[in-house]
Amino acid sequence: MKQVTIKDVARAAGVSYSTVSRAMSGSPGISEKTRARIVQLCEEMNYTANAVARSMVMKSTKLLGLIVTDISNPFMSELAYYIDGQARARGYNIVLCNSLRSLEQERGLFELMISRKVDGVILLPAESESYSTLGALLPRIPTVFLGENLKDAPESYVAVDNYRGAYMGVEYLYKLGHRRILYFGKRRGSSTHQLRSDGYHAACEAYGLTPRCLNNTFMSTSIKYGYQLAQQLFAQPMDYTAIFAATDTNALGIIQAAEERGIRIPEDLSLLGFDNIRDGALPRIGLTTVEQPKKLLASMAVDSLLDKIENEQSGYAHRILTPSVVERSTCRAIEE
Amino acid sequence: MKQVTIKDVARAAGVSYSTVSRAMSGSPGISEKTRARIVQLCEEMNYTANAVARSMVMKSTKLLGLIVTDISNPFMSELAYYIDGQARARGYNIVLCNSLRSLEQERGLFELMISRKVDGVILLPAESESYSTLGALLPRIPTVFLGENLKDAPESYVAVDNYRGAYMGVEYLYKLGHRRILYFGKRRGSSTHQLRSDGYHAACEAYGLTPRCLNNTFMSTSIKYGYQLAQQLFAQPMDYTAIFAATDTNALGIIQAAEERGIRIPEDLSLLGFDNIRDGALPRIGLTTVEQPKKLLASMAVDSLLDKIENEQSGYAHRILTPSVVERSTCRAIEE
DNA sequence: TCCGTTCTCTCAAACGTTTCCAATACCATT
DNA sequence: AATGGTATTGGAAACGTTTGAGAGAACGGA
Repeated sequence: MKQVTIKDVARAAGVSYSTVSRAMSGSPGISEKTRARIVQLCEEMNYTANAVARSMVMKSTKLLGLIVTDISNPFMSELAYYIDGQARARGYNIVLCNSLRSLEQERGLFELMISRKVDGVILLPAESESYSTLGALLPRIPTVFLGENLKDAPESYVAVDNYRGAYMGVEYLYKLGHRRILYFGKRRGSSTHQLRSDGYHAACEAYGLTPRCLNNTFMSTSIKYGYQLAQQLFAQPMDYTAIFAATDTNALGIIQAAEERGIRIPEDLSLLGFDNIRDGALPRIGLTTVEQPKKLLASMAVDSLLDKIENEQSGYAHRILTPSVVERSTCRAIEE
Repeated sequence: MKQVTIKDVARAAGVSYSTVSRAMSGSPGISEKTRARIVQLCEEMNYTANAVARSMVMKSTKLLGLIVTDISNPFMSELAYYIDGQARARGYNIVLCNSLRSLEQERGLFELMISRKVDGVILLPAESESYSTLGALLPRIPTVFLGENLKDAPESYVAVDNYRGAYMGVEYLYKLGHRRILYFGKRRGSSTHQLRSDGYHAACEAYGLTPRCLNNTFMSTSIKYGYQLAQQLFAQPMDYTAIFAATDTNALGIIQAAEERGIRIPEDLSLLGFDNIRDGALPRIGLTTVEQPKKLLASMAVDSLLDKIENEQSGYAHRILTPSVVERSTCRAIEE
């Protein structure tokens, strides 16, 4: 495991180490003959430049921090997949961390990233509060928030238009004939969920529907939570024809509870999700949902961040993408 | 974004920078009084040591490379989740890459890791050939293979006993009364799949069953592939009562094809998977499967790697865990 | 008062690159 | 043969930290 350094190569080639450096990096001012000779020699000696030393002098690690709440969540792992692809295409690598949805952890990880001198960080925030928790740390490293709408905050973020997505969802159900639509699972402390809920209410108003909302203080986006909440819900008479779930994972929990109660989807109840996680496309599930364009989201986040880094802009940009409804088999047309 | 260095702090504190270093790192040979004063000052000045510079002199980055074929695959993202947890508990971070199941990419990434000077790498290999492709690179950095059985190869790996898992799977089905069990989806070029297939054959022999195997050259572990292959399969008469799928993702594809054909699972056909990916536990799916203990797998991989790194052992270790069957609802008892 | 000891702190080297600037070699032109 | 110009190479500083060796101060005992 002994490290072969540029000096070893220089000595073997009988040149100075600046020459070797030039040969490897493809900079001009070196004859083709020596370059070829040195490159050849490097291969023989198994020399690869030490990226740490390079980072030191270049003041750039070519590393991007990626802080997610939970990489095993399908929405995030899919995002991570695309982020890695885009980052690598542009010469960067990803250092990945899970914040476990804890603001404290998140802050710690953010500091860690600063001290590791990654060139920038992409953050899938634990909560909308993340923005304020991180406060003073933010100016110390280029950052883009991903997924969460930060409204007018002076920080870059890339997110889907959650308000509009929810609006479109209601619209979609309305056109199928639904007039009594229950919104399921508004989560506190998340601007994403606030906006979705707002969009739902706005659409209801626009279409003359009376909104009905299943709020809850300690909402979580897990399948389990959706299941538990749905159990309670189904214990009461069903005075709605469709449920609009705040997230796909919640919707999955609803499916399970419905299954157990003998409520058939979509025959007895239409169900619409939000996110379009991959699991929703699974056989036997076929969840109709509002899609977040994950590949686009990911590559815009990377591009946005690299812009900031490479052009040393200190400004910020808000990029908001338009969602769309993807139809599968959990919603059906009805006549009331 | 201007970097605060140790010199700035030293100047402000009126001490040399070695003193600051010692104060921060908690080394002895410094009075409590000055230490407290300096630590305080560091906070005020927002000083955090530059990890790159530290890596340079310490000859350790406290970074672990994690090369997976596809982080969006639920099996791998779950593994990654646990790996990050364990690594961070021991003071390391993860740099994540997707090899896209290409040996060439994988090799490139491995070289990248070497040049990045990560302290070690955990590799979920693209193929069992990975071991030989990487060949000369392997001695240059501590590595542990995860998931794939490398038999007697002189390299560390952590994997489940795939042979035994498959054997147990057959045993399980046998005890439910199944006598005609089809093995679905043996993949070439993967020792994991070879072993599973071997285990299946051995168990058939032991229980006096005639093995029936759906081999195929260009097998992929995706849902889509399982679906396509199952479509072909179901076009022919069904002369088996259970399918043992090589992976859960394949099983998911089978479910979809069965659904479309009107084949009910488990009433008409029992289905057993392998891996216990999280999706299998979803409502309406409830896949019975052979479980790989992912959390354990992950933490053993990390521990094994760190052992190697921190004790500078050049040896290798093979750790093989025992799988178990997790029962859900895709298999049922029959009488033939 | 002086010396030895202990405690605290400073100095400087080292880690492996990149790059600016200076120096040399080479070539063609006069 | 001398000169000028250009193409190539070498030297050295710089990046920010850790750490071993050594310097200086404080202190107690003789």
